[in-house]
Amino acid sequence: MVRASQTDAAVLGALTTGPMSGYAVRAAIRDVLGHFWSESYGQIYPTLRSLEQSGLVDRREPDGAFAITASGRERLLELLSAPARVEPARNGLLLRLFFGEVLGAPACRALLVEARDRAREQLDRYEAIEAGIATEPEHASRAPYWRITLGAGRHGALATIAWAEESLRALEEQP
Amino acid sequence: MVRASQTDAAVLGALTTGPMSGYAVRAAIRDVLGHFWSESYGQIYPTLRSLEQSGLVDRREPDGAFAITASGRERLLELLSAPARVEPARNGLLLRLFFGEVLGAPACRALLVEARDRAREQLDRYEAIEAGIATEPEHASRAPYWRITLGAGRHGALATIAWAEESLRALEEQP
DNA sequence: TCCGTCATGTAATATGTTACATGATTAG
DNA sequence: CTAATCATGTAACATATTACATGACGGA
Repeated sequence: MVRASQTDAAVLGALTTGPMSGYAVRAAIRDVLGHFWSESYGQIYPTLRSLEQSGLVDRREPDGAFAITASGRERLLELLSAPARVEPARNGLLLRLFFGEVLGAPACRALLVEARDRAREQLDRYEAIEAGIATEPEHASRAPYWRITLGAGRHGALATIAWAEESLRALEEQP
Repeated sequence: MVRASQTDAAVLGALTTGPMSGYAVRAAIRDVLGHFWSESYGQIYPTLRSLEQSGLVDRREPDGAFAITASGRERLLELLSAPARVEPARNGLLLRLFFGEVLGAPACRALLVEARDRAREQLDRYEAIEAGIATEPEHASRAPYWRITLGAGRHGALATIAWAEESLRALEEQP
């Protein structure tokens, strides 16, 4: 395997919904995969070019839109089957809280409140999206998987809210 | 602000527990901050040198151990007070599950089982560490903050377990 | 003596973002 | 007409990992 790029997988995956421009690929990744994935232009255009050179993607004639080829679909399956790259753990919020004695209790409380409120907003968003999926019967076979990723967001947000509230209570009992 | 590096913060933070070698800084970050932070040698040694040149760290005479200076402590507070850098979202597991129709239901089930089992193991580890904190009275003033970061791990692991089980049940109902 | 760990470091490589340039097309 | 959006792209920069080199030191 030359390069097991998850960026390749995200771009090829986006193209399984139909041919589109690089600009639209970026918009799809931002709007559809946004809560668990991101790519910048600086990645997407070079990736599309390299996919085209490998014959995994070609450009539709009239409008120049990128379309996934049959071998592109094979490659996507191969990439999705490969083990996920382990991202190095890097949680700036927890880093700050771990050194909370240095940072001070009031600043830590503010961080927790902010994290809780952001999680509440996300929760609302996930529930709105979930309601929207039911109204799109044309994607019935994909909907269960979309619900699974939304479920991850929902459970994660709920966990963040519960954790932040528990931690705020614990800090109350300190001076 | 020249550079609001979270790596600087992690290294300076590690040194607040006492002077140590670069090797030991790396071990401390791996063993103590491991569940939410990581740094490699390739980052730590250059960082220590640049911190030394800025007078935020100096080398203790007999053994050459790195020690945080008074201005290093100021700088740490400044770094911890800065907003956390938003890491680009990149969850390889969710990327695979989102395109679960391409990947196939059996492979998705396997991913979910693996995620659930890993979360269970982590949960055990967090609980063991939490039990250990109580037995170290010399760090009483830091213990509440350590418990907060452990709580994040515990809630996150519980959320992952609940999500994976819910998702596995949902996939059962599909063909 | 030999192995494992401690210790310091660097070069090559990978990855990715940001900011900018450029121009077409479309909506108001 | 003009502003916004669509569209393609790149150069500079930032960040980080991996793999390797080097050597000391202590214990079996």
